[in-house]
Amino acid sequence: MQPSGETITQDCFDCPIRHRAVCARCETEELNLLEEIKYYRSFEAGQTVVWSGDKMDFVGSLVSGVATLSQTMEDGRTQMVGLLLPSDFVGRPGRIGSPYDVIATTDIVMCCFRKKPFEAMMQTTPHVAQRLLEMTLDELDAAREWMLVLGRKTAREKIASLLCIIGRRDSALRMNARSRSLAFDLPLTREAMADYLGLTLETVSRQVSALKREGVIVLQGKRHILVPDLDRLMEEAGDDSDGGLLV
Amino acid sequence: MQPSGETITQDCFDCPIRHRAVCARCETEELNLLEEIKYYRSFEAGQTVVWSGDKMDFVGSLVSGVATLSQTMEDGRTQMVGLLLPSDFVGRPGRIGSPYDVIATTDIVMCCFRKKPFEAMMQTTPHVAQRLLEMTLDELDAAREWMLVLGRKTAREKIASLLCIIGRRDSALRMNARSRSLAFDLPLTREAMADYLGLTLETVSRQVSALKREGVIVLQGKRHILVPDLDRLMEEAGDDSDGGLLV
DNA sequence: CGCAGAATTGATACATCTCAAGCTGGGTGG
DNA sequence: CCACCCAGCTTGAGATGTATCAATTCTGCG
Repeated sequence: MQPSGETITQDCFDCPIRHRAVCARCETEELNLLEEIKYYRSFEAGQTVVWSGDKMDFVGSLVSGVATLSQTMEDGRTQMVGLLLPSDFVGRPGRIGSPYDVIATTDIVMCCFRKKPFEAMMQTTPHVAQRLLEMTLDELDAAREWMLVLGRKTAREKIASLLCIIGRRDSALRMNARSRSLAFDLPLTREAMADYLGLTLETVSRQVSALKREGVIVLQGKRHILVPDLDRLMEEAGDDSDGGLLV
Repeated sequence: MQPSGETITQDCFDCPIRHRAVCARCETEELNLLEEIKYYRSFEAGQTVVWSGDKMDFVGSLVSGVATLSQTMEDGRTQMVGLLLPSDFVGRPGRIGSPYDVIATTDIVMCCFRKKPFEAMMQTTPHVAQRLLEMTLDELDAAREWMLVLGRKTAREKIASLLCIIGRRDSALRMNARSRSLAFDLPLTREAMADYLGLTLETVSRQVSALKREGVIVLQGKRHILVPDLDRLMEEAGDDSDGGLLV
């Protein structure tokens, strides 16, 4: 089943992810080249953007919404291996198919580049390749942090860690000053959270309830989270308080 | 405590990792540039190459031996997040410190590049940057595979998966024809295996014993592994039989 | 209103951890 | 050359955290 993405258009110069995506370092000249090979596609919440093993004839950036990368074993066990937020890159230059399912968890818009010409640009315009390397290294760091979560943290710490990660990325995206408190919408169902954390959805539900009961978080509806004290949450996540930022 | 690496020298042209490391794509000209900024260091089994948080004034390639990247929580829980085999790259251009401990698990030799000049080369010689991007993308894929192992596999599947990974990389390195059987040395202690897999060393020991008892593997001593039937082992690992190779 | 997907809650099962005791093999010093 | 030592490993018994199975209860929406 092919996803039925709709086509829309937009100018790179007032693109909301202009300064964070793979095109972040591009000059006017290079942006013009990108404009020629790009097209937009939208997907609805729940739609599969690419199936694991399928041919992918594009790479691209997530412009808005949230998507996930996940792997499924033959017996159905699923592990999320990537959480794609606006500005994140999808696909790998030089590779034919996707080893993962890419699924929209909210309505999303993607800025796609035709693969062949994009790969050609990788050779000729260093700014694209440089930025992609930088982003890939960041993703690798995030994956390694995630591995610590999966391998060594308790269910409660896992939930707290996930809330920290989403909250941090959300406030970075909106360029909020960092304050002690924090509020954001959870873009994931309990099941998706479970797939992120290597838990069952029941365990996720129980631990979220526990954090709520103890006042670490406040729920407004099922999905809107309010964190009155971010340090408290980070303590629950088992992280060092400094956040370990080394540039 | 600074590691007391000894200095040795070698010519790039008969370097054992010449065709797989970050320098793989370099021409003679570029290799000469690299030769100027490189130096070798050796570390003994058990030595810490870099401490988490410490300044790193080099990046480099692992020439021989095995090293690990790991993260430790305040209470001592440890998760390995990288297993470094010959030709793997250590360090991140543009970053001052290491967020991970780098530890030699066997005697190792590293080919180090002074960071500043290496970063300069990244800008000027596209072949280095291209190869590094390729290697980083491969590592990201490996990390994602590993996340599935950590999040969703049983202890027995974890052990089988680890044996597959080490066996596969070992035979790739020695360019063996792929046969049904396989033999290799485990470069990791039971504890290191536990840190890799998010288990305790006791559980590792029990599962290794179980696989041995059932004839999936044959142990010669504690560390030498013989896999009579690789397909059988991959079945135990819960992987698809094809190995999921998508280039 | 009433349905369906999402989430919560409860009771029980089970895999892995924890704590504890012993084993093994290679190196060392007497 | 042997006895000892010790890190690495194995094995056992019991504790515990999370999964599993099974009901309800929310919540948004046609």
